[in-house]
Amino acid sequence: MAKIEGKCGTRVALMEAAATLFAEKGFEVVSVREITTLARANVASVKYHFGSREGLIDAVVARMATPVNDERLRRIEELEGLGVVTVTELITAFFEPLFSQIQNSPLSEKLFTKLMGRVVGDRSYELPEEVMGQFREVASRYVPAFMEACPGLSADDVFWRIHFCFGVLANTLTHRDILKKISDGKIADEKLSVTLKRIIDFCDAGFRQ
Amino acid sequence: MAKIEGKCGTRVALMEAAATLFAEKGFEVVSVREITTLARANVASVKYHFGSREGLIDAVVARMATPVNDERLRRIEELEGLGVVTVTELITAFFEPLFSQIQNSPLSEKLFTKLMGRVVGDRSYELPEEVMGQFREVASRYVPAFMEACPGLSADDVFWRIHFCFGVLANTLTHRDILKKISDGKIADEKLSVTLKRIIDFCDAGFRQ
DNA sequence: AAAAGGTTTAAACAATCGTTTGAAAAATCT
DNA sequence: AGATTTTTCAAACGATTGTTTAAACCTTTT
Repeated sequence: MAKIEGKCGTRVALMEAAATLFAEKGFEVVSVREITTLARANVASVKYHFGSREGLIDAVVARMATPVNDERLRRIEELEGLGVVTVTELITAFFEPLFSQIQNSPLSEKLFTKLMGRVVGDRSYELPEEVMGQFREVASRYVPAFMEACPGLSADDVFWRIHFCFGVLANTLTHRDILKKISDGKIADEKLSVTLKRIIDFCDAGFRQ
Repeated sequence: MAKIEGKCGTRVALMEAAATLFAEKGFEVVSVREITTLARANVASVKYHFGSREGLIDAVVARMATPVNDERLRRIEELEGLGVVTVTELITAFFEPLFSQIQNSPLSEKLFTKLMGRVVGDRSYELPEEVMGQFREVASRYVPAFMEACPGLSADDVFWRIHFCFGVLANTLTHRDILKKISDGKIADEKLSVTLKRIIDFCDAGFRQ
């Protein structure tokens, strides 16, 4: 395994190694020793810096999710300051922060995309309470906005359609590379922004039906 | 843990116990001993009946996927015999077999739904080659049909939109109960057929845009 | 009833898991 | 410089992992 060099010591090296392995394999399948080996750190360093294996997972997940959720809140406030909001604008405001965060990551785009997909899609581990609170706050802002933007829809309809959008997002992020396999290489890689546009168009049409 | 009683011996009991636990926790997190305890069988019985832990997973997955994929093939042949095929018909033919299989299962609807979601969505384990072949065959039939039903779309467009439909499906199956949590109980349970209609409507609109 | 085959069993295998220890090393402060 | 705090380290902890063994058990066949 090649060493993942952290800019400021063991702590960062551990998080980057963990992020890499979590992205490749999923949170539950990666052992502490795998992480410390890749980070060229001692086994005990995980306990020292993060308290436990779970503490490390939580730290990695929080570092992924927090800037995204912050940006989501910022953008919906911006939107609501402008007056009437459309479904398309809401979906864009909800999805785009994920992708801008992906492009700012120290990890490769491919790895970061997968990891982000696992953060929003893998429920075999518990989300850290801090991140759960963020999601609750984001939901409490976006759900009413969606309902206002779709006056004809019941609360059930809106919740379900948001849930579907989440499904598209999570699955696409985690399995973006699977298309090449399924299509026997006929479908080439494309820029992330192009894929994002595909997702937004699909969800937008699905939401408005 | 309550015993899962199989109708014809240890082999079936093992598969049902495994299916239950896989649904609840995911394939990678369940140990052989958990399974044998729930099935009231000996640890070694897994090796005897399935060769290994992976053999048991493969058997469970194949038993889930095979009837669904068979039914998918049957239904697209039926459709193509009738002449022109619409996107809506294709999506319905692709999704409905999953749900009819869910309703025929010995497991509770809730558990079976989750497990089915993991079969199509969890890629932290390798699908058995047998099932992979089934998926390839299904794809080789449905993709051209979708392209014919959408003359204006490129192959890329069709593949991506199918991928999105898969995302909606997998996420909805696995996390159907999460809506109640997110909505603070405001969104009640509903019949599976109602949810299926929601999914089909959403994917149909997304596909046709 | 004896033999054969299929199935179940308790016990142990080596390997790995997350965690902990206490001392050595490095960095910081007085 | 010495004292103090922070960080790293090898080694071992008990627990659990999937797998294997060989004897016991049960059912079927001869």
